[in-house]
Amino acid sequence: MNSEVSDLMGQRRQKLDELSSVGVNPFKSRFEREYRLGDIIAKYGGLAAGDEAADLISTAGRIMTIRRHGRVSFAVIQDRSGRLQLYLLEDTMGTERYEEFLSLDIGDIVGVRGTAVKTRRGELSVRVQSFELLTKSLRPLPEKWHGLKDVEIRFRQRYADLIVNEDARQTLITRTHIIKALRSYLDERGFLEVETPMLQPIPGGATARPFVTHHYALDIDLFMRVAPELYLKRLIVGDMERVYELNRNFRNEGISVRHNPEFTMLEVYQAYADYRDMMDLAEGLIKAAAEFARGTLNISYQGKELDLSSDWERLTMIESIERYAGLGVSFDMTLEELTNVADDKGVHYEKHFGKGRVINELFEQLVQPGLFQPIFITDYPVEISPLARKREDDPDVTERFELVIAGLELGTAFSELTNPIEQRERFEEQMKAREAGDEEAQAMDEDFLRALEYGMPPTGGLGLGIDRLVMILTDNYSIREVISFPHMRPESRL
RNA sequence: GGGCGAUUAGCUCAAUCAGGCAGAGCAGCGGACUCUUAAUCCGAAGGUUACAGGUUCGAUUCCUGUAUCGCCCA
Repeated sequence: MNSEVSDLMGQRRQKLDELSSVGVNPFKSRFEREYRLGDIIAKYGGLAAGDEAADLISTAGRIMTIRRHGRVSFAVIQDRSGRLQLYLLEDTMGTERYEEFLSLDIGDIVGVRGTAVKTRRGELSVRVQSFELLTKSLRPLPEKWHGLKDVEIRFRQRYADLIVNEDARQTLITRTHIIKALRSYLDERGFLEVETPMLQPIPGGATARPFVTHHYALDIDLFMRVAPELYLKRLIVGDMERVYELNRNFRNEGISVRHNPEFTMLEVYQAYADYRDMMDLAEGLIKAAAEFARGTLNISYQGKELDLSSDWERLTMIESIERYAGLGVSFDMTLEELTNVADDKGVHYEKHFGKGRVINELFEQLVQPGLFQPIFITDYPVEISPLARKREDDPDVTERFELVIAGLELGTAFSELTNPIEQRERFEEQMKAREAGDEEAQAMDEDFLRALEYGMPPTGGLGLGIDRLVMILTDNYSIREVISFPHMRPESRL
């Protein structure tokens, strides 16, 4: 900590000491707040300029600005509901109390009592009769006009970001609205919200590298879940019929504008449904969230108009490659023919990839980034879908889709594979892939197979990435903006 | 993991191209001001130029390394 911060903080510490020395507690336990600032604006906003309401009201907030004009002053305080001006008159407050208020600092939290007035200039205010310092702020806030822009400080000190950047606060508020809308939509349709293990002995349900931790009493390694899928399907076997879980997954991968090591996922499972039902469900969920959180289905994302209102397009992966990349590929081609196409287009793939994964890479690298309006990409290769049911008329692909909006992979869903014998074969293929060098291939899960052997009803399953959905609905480019405390390297000194 | 860029006062930014006393606004401090709202006016203050080295008479500026952050790629 350098001397200047200490100097600014030192001045505040000195004020704190002075208050303490005269018996004032600068960190109060409670204040009877009758009105939030937004309530005052709603109730008294209609006052005519120069008018004053008769009733004495109380409110509270954080001081954002103070403007002194001799024996009359103005301050602005904020709470979650908004900002409001305080009108401070020496004649009203008495000289001593007036000067006390003006010795407060920006960032201090005060409770005030007074009357609602509209100034001659038409600004709704509270004419303060009395006030209490509720919390002394010891650290200077970022600048009032330019705010806090340094992204590193914004995310390391998110509290400061949230105080001064209205947009940051609004994004997190909208996030809670979106999540609330999703829950309501599912609850209304008979889905039960459930919780399944985050610490798993076998990490399954997605192809991703897990975090490893250790349980000392049992002396076993446990894995932070990469997905709840296999446990939720066990609940479907247990005749729970309609379940969802809206919670965190953990993947030990890089950090980027689209990836955070822990992220929030909604997974939904519905018995007696298939992937087509999941398309309707995904579309309904997202439309409901947009309607609730934004009030419209026509929004702007990164400067482009996104229309969520129409019926969303559905296209197979092979068709999408033909339409958007102009390439005619199929599973009838040999692996060599497919890799030649990939080489020709500069698409990266790994040596151990089979036909399905090469086709998937063609899609992900050549097609997906250009898809802006909502679209369901169907018929995913079996090779990358070890938990999904094969199409009966085309065993190379599965009854699966991925939902792409604004070029972002927002979710996936499939008709769940319920045949335990075939599921075992799929796991065995995964284990072969692992031996061939694919570190992300999924592990055999004998207990999950045992569950399937009891019999799972035909089931549709859906997963939606909530952080990315919030990004789209709040027009944010980076996933960090929609996460309250995104991961960063630890600070070297503090 | 690789490439490119950034780091200067509490905050937002200049000065770096071409090496020559490190500046402003806001915030803070002192003063004036009874309807301001990025209030205004006067005054004084505030710096390990991320860190560690190197080149140089002289480095915020050039070079090397490190740290953190950002963007792109894998």
